Amino acid sequence: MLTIGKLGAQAGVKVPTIRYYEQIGLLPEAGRSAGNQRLYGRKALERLAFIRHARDLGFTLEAIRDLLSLSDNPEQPCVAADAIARAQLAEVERRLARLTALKAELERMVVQCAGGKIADCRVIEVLGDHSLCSTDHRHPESEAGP
Amino acid sequence: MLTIGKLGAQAGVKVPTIRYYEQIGLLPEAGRSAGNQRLYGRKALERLAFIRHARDLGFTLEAIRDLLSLSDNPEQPCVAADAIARAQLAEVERRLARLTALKAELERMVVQCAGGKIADCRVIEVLGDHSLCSTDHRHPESEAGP
DNA sequence: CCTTGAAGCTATAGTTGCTAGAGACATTAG
DNA sequence: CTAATGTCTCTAGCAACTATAGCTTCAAGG
Ligand SMILES: [Zn+2]
Ligand SMILES: [Zn+2]
Ligand SMILES: [Zn+2]
Ligand SMILES: [Zn+2]
Repeated sequence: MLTIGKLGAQAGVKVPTIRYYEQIGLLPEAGRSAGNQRLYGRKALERLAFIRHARDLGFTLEAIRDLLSLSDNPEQPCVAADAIARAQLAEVERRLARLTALKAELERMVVQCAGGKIADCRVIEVLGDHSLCSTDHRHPESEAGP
Repeated sequence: MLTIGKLGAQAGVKVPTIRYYEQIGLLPEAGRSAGNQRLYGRKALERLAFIRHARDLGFTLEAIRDLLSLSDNPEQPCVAADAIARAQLAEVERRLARLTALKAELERMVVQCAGGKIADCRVIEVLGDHSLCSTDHRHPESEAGP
C-alpha cells in the first residue's frame, strides 16, 4: 500500500493533482488508514499512470474520463476509443499547422527588424498590421492544451 | 466614433473581450456617451487590432502589455521588443517539437490498432504503458497557448 | 409620439487543469 | 520524546476569456 506521496512519486504526479483527480471523479475515492490518510494499491497506480500518460499525449480530462470508462469494459468493441484517439490526432495536426504558420511569421518579424528605434521596428510594425504577414495564421478555432 | 459593438466587429474581437481588456488595463478607459455607453476612436481601433494580432500570434497578454508600452515610446531602441518576439518564437518552436512527437505517437497508436475488443485495443494498451512509445514525448515543461 | 427589439451597462460566476496557501492532525527518524 | 516531514481539508488563484442575469439606452417602424 502506498501513501499519496509515494503514489505521486511513482506516477510522476504531484500530490494535490491526485487529490484533484479524486475530487472530479477521475480516480475513485481512496481507502483510508486509521489516521484518515489515503492509501493506494497497484490498481490505483495503474489508473493514475494511464491518466498521466494520456495527459502527456494531450488528451483532455474529459477524453480521459471516457477512455477510462471504456477500458473498464474490456469486452466492448474499441471503436469509441479509437475515435477519441483519432480526434486527438486531428486536433494535434490542427495545432501543428497553426504553430507552423506562427513560426514563419515570427521568424520573418525578427529577421526583418534592423534593430533601430521603436518607431522603425519591424516587430511592432507587423504586430500592428496583419496585411504585412505572409500567411493567414489567424486563430481559426480551438486553442490551448499541450 | 464607434460603439463597442462596431469596434468589436471591425477588430474581430467579441464585445465582452473588449470590456475585459479595459478592465485589466490593456485598453484605456473609453470615453462615454451621454447615456453612459463606451465610445471609441481610430486610436482605440488600432490598439485593439494590435492586441488581437499579437494574440493571434500567440503572445500572452503580459507580453502584449509590454509591447504596447514599448510602442508608446517610439524614440526608444527596439531591442526589448525584439527580445519579446524572439522569446515567443522560441516558445513556439518548443511547442512545435512537442506536438511533432505527440503526432508521431498518436499516429502509431491508431495505425497499430486492429479494431477488436477493448481488451486488445492498442490505443488503450499504449496509453497504459509509456514504454510502448517510440519517443520520449513527455511534457518537459510549459504548455498551453495557441 | 410611442413602442419594440437590438445593443449596451454592471456584476458575478463558470471554464480547464491544475497550483499555492493556511492551519490542523499523523507518522516516522533519531 | 521531540522534531521534521507528510497528510488532511478548505479556500483562493492562474490565463484568457465566456456566459448569465437583470437592468438601461438607442434606433427604427408604425
Ligand atoms: Zn525591432
Ligand atoms: Zn498576421
Ligand atoms: Zn482500438
Ligand atoms: Zn508515451
